[in-house]
Amino acid sequence: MKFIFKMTISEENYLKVIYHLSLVSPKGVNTNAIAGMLETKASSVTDMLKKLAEKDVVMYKKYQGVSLTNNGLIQAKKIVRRHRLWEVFLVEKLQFSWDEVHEIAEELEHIKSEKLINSLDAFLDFPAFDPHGDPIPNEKGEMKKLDKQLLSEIPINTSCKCVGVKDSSAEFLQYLDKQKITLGSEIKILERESFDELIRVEIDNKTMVLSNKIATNLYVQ
Amino acid sequence: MKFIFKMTISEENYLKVIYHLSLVSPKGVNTNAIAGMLETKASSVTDMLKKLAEKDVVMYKKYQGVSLTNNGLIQAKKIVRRHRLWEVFLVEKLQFSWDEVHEIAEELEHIKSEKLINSLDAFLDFPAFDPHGDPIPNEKGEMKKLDKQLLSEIPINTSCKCVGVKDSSAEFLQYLDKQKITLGSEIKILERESFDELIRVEIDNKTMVLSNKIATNLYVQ
DNA sequence: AATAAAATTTAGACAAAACTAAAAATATTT
DNA sequence: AAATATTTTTAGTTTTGTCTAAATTTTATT
Repeated sequence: MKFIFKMTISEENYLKVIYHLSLVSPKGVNTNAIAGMLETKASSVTDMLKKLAEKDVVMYKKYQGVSLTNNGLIQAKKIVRRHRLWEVFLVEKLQFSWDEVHEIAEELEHIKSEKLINSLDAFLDFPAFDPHGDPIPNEKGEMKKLDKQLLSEIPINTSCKCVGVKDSSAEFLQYLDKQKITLGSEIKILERESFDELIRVEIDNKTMVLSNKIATNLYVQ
Repeated sequence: MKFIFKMTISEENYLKVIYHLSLVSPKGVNTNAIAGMLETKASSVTDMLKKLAEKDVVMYKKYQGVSLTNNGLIQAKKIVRRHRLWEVFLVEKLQFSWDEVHEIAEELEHIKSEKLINSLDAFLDFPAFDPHGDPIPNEKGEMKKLDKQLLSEIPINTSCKCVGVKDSSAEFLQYLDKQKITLGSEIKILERESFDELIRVEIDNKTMVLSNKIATNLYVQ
């Protein structure tokens, strides 16, 4: 039996950020990286890491970076689950656009009733992905993994389907909206210009030109 | 143009409690009453009242109690609106029972996006009352007022309809559930026993006996 | 009206979570 | 390997919201 301490909002935010950073650097997350994500100072991060280590949600060795314990991983996934389910709710039920949901979900994700979140999950019909194509952990913490690739890695003359975004900032999402690119859009690479890295594509039967910046932030399958 | 300061969760909780207490004692709310509702100490309340006065949401004179400014009233009503709309959501959409929603709504009420709350309002079809029969302020802060009475004030042989509860504690609500009394139940007073204050009633065509404690906490019309 | 009781406020302290500035450890260059 | 740069931690403050205990004001009682 594991002791599950009650987490403050601040602690949950750290846990979530450590979780996201762990996916990129699984051998240990840097203090500075965490500070960057949370827009706080490294010294504040150090303080919090000690506290989280006390609570047994992270493994922390001075100067050696930090990683989640099993306990911490479970809790982090719950936060991610809540965040993404609320995003689905906002888009599907309240007609928000995909660029508006992140900030609000950042608040909603800290409401901790298990019954609330499982009922919401059922109400939404157990979605496997959020509005940006990111997987939603189920009640047990399991999530579907798409073997998606970046659009920039797709060879010429191949067709693929947009399944997610890497950058989910409002600016990027709004830009995609303007270009009429959404999850599910069919994309065919027509031509790749090695000089300036622009690519000519056909999206939902309309040809257009995309920058490398777009192509390296769109996941396709 | 009024300065609207951003409220912390704690400040919002004070504001909400002062609002509820003002409805009962409009000439000024006591420090101790606030402390009681918030399960905190009177000295903490004094500290907070000073801060709220600074922010121009309450009128506070030492030793004289406190009342909401117009500005404070607007903000308090927004919190109440959010609380009650979320309660409707939980009951109508997520199948919660009316005794389970209060605690969760206490958390949800602090999520401040105007767009969120107005979209939720529309999604729920602009409900005028929450699951306990309490009125929900609309976007402008207006609310419908039922001229309800307590069941204990209804004369013999009169028929009325249950429209709300005064006590909305889980225990009371669960007791009502057990007695199959809900909002909308038709109640006819058959007999009133002055000795022990029990009343015999017919509720939805079933006769039963209710205690005074029930009768003084049920609103009817 | 004086005294007792109750309510309220002040003063001083604490914990959480942040900060700044300085010190220490690690990593990178030369 | 020494010197330098970068990263991380420590030490000491600050702010918010709470607390206890003492002092003060108001209200109630004799």
